[in-house]
Amino acid sequence: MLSKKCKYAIHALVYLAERYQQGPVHIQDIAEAQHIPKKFLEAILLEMRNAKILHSKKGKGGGYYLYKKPEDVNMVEIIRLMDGAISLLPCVSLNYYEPCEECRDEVTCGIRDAFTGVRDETLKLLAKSTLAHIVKRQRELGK
Amino acid sequence: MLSKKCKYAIHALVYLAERYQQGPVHIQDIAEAQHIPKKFLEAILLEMRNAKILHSKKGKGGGYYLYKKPEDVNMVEIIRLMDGAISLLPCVSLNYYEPCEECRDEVTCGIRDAFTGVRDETLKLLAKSTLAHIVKRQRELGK
DNA sequence: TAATAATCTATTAATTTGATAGACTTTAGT
DNA sequence: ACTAAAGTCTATCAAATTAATAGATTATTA
Repeated sequence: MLSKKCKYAIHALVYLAERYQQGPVHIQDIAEAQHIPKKFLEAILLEMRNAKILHSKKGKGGGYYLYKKPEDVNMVEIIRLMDGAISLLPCVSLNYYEPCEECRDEVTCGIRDAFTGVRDETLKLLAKSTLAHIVKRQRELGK
Repeated sequence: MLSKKCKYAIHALVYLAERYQQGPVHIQDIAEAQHIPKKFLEAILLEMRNAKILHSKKGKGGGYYLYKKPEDVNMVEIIRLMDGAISLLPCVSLNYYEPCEECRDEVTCGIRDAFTGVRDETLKLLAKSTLAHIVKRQRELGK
């Protein structure tokens, strides 16, 4: 399951993607519209800013806006940033690999197979899911 | 990521599957072989016993053993039992469905799509991964 | 009936997640 | 220059979940 933090991040990004190239948006506005605790959202947005997904402008008339293009931000990137590994087991993770304490021998471990497959399929599907797709889909559905 | 509890469960089950139809195995043996805290393992095994995956025998010469056939126990069942939902979002979960607090309208939510796909693929792959498969694979790999 | 091994109830420790408070910095407009 | 607006930084705290432990109880077999 994704953490609340991650879900907040996705919702905030979709909100910003809907307003792409329309100038900075206040944290306050995003927080209210998406029902996210403002202070918590601050930390989340800051993290995405440090990851170069967002940019911000301080002072009056400031706020946050998408730095990357909506078609270049996908779910894999966001989930990794917020929650860490996509894989279900650390020993099959590409970005957060850790050897399993339990398994003496990774090579002869019969468990990893299925989870490697799951990882690959998940990555494939989530990588295709970009902010552009999500916004497009919501517009089609007449939001 | 799977919890430690779930990983312990999988390892214990594989251990029992390797000894299918060879009589009861002591908790102690499993705990030592798989490096699982015994008391913690007790709770895990009990839960799987209540779910009719395992049976147990009390008293001298007692222990735990697989009740279901190794080919009938797959990763989906175990993960759901130990950790709950397979899905990444509660609103796309088949067995642990909950409406998203954030989403006002599920029908027009553009986010769910990708996660529904991930859920389906994950279920498909994990359902194919049975104890029988895992044991077979480990034997092939010469464990 | 004694030893063995699972079961049950309760508690505790550790970690992670979610949320908040307040001082500080930058910027725009007057 | 001053002031209000809005993001930034540091620190902490609360809640929830996960992991682990302790001890008494029950059932079984030899």
